[in-house]
Amino acid sequence: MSNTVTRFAPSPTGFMHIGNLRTALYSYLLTKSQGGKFILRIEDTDQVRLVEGATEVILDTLKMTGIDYDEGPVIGGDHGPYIQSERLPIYKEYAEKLVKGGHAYYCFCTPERLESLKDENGIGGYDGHCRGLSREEIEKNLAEGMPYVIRQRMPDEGKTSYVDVVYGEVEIDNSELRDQIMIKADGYPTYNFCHVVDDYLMGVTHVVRGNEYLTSTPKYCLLYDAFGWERPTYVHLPLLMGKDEEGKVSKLSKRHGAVSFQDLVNDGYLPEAIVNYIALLGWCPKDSNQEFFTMDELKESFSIEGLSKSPAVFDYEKLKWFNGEYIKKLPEDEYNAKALPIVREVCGEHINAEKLASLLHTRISCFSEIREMVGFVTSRLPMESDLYTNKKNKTTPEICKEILTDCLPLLETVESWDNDTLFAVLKEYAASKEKKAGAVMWAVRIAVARQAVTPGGATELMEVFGKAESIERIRLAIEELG
RNA sequence: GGCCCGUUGGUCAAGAGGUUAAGACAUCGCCCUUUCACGGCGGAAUCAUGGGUUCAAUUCCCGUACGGGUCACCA
Repeated sequence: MSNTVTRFAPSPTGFMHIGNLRTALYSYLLTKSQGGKFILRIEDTDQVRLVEGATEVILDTLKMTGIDYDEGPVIGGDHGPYIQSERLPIYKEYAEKLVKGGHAYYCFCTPERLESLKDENGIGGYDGHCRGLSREEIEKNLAEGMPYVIRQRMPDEGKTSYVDVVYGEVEIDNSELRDQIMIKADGYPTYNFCHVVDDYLMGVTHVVRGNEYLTSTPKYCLLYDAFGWERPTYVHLPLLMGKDEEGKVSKLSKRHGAVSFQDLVNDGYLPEAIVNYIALLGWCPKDSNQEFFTMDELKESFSIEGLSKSPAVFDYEKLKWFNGEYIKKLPEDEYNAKALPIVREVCGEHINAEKLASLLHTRISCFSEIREMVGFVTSRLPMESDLYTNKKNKTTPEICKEILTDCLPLLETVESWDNDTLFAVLKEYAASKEKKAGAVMWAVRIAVARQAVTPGGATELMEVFGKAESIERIRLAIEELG
């Protein structure tokens, strides 16, 4: 049992972004690979961006992906509460400590004044206007009920540096650091302040988060220093990127497609496949080329050394491939539980749904593909006679017509309408006429399916359709061939 | 714009001062086959760039370019 403690601290502002999920996963794996503890904390200090139900989405996602936490909302723990809006007095108390120690101060500047400090690009931070306020001025303002914030006082000179586990030493001039707000006018703390307090109070040893915090981390280090607390180990992760139609790469967002875990699940991706894929986006096992990982195997193999520094582009094609592999590995009953309802819904009751679903098992890479793949079952598509022409099997519409005309009476006499019997009948016919089996199958398959690409061969499809429908479709095809 | 970070095939990536620079997805070709898929085999394709250091650099150092992040009473 190690002393490692990590946490995942999302904001309930909407859906679970896939990049966010990856951060949670790495944070979880880092600690679990060492037998440590994992904490979930909800950072809901922005009352404006708060979205109702978002916390449930977070909880559901973690549950579905198998990322279980040792402490957090609902289940509790020794360091609760785990929702920041329930910890307001704590932040106030610690902020006051810093004010007393001279590391923070009250600021009465209006939002308007702050706005005026910005340049034409909206860039420009606070100028330290209220740094020198006297005790009396502060008391007076407070007594008058003036709104105020509490700011962290940054050093005027020098540098602050820390060592990130992934990126190495990061050093920033203190002159780059603004006196950031710790407590907002509404009494809520900002992320910049409260995450430090919480991480310390909750005993977090490794802070795992996105690379967007790389340059603001010195401020947090200064906070730890001001309190006299030991700084945690920082693990910043490279960002997840997306590629648009023009091939331009940027931070993964909606315009790149489905980006939330829920979207992906709704599109028919399996949570296991999603986890497996994103685990490999920015991390690679040492001394191994292993690609398929269960969560337990990930816990086993994960190590910080395998983390990448450079951003990774999210590739839907590869996710699809992973998903297809996971679908293939699904036991029959689990597969059917997902596939059968869709097949039944699209095709109705008059066809052999079990058979059709089973044909699809090795042919889909995503459950959402089923719909379009079985469309030909419900509606008889317009026939294009070109389909009868196949070079490899040497078929033409004329040859196919002959084959179909010959086969129709043979098929009508078939009693047990199953794949093996049908296949035997057609094969025997082919042999008797000295035709290639492929040619016969081609003709029948096209006649029955009325499309080029089908999820199964001729006789398999006939089994799915059943005798009546199959015969009828073949008749129709002969008619159409004139 | 200041500061910080990054750059191995189209994508994910391993790698290391001397290698024929792994593997996977995608792609192309062939084989198998009852179409497709599966499976098997094979091909094409990569070290951003300029300087150093070195017997030797894609690997180490510096600059350049490009990409990204950050400079909020958002996290």
